[in-house]
Amino acid sequence: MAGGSEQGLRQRKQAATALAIERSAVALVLEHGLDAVTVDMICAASGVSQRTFFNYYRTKDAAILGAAPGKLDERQVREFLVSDSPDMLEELLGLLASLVPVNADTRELVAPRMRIISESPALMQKEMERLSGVHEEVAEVLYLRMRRAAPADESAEDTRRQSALVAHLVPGILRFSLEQGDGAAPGAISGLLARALTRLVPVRLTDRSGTETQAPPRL
Amino acid sequence: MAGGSEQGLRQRKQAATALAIERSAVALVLEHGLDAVTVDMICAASGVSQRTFFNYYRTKDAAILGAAPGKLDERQVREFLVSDSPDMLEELLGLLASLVPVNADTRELVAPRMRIISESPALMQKEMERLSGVHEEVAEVLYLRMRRAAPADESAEDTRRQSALVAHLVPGILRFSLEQGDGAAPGAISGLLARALTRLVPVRLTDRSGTETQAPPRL
DNA sequence: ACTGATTATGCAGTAACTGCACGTTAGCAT
DNA sequence: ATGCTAACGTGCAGTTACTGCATAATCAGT
Repeated sequence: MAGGSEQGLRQRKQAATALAIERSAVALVLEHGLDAVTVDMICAASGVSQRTFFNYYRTKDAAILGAAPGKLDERQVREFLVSDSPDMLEELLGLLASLVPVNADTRELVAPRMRIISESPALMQKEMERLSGVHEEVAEVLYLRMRRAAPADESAEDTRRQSALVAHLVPGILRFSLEQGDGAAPGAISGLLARALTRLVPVRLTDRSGTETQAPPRL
Repeated sequence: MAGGSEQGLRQRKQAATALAIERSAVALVLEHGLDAVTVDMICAASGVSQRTFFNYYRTKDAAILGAAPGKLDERQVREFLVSDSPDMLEELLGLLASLVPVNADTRELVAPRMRIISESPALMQKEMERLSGVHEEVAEVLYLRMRRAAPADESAEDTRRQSALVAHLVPGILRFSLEQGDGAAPGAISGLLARALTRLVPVRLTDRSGTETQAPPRL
């Protein structure tokens, strides 16, 4: 298996079919809009039967959005875990960027897809849902990293809760950066978040050894 | 009684039908699970035709989830805007709690619904989507409040971005609190978030009482 | 009671998606 | 090359969510 096309006719044909389907799907949606495109249209345009379409993709949306995000990149995860950068969030977002599976064939589809997604609330929702597929993994990685840097008096359970909460925030952050048009400076988000949060919650940073007392929820 | 039944037969019948549909939907899903319940089953159980079902609810999910969240409560919004509480987040969450429309008839359905939602990822997603319907309103309210308390050197544009970002975080926070089982202390979330965020992003804090700067977690 | 406007319903149709059976083809051993 | 086998593509029938339209039932004001 030296090159790429040394994988047997079968696999090459499958790749070609998948690519044809995705290309047709993206092109058709770009032209007619999500709701006006039916699975039958995509099938006709890509030359496969409807049944085959559903053998390749479980839903119409899946074909439009392309291959589902897989696992986090192991190497990047390891880097993340040992990093000491104060800006954990930015590193986390970098980690998540590796989620969108891109290869030579599908590269051309990335940009149109982002246009489609950001213009269709329904698809945006679906994409967030897909991204949430790594929720558990993100939570776990966050936990490990936060645990390592945790104050001595912080219980593992509390660290667990914190990482879970942050993991829940991730889709929102991604969505925000998507909607802002990601032309914005990549590091800008963590700064923005820092500023916002210091005013949103009573950040009482006495020091790490003192137990953080919850500010009284007095009006 | 001058209460509710003085609205004419027509409206009373409609309310009864809607209630019957929602009750049947919730009961059936509780018994058989979301996927095993068809619209036809709900119709049979509530004694309406399928067409009528779809006259009342646009989708099957809508019937299960009940009336869609409306606008934020005006009075509470006004209170929120003038409040000086340091825990803005907690107040915000309180504001959002007013979103789920509850009246005497539907009160019994709230608890079962929460069980259903937290056990079904698909429905959880839909509920978040519904909650996101107030996204713009939340962003605007947040903006006004944050603008009021903004540092002198902060541009309106920056405040705008901050509030938008926080508004994007809201669904995640709600979801987190839902999944944790809301038995947890209601005020706990902002504390948790504060602790998590100080370690997630480089927070440079000039505390209001003193000048305490949080050193980023150097390991 | 009569009339006009709502509302409920039946029916036909569309579209996403699934299970099954059957034919075709790639991959491999002889 | 040839033939076998397992994987794959496809057609078809069926289910389910949902919509438009025409019609019948029903309420509200006169």
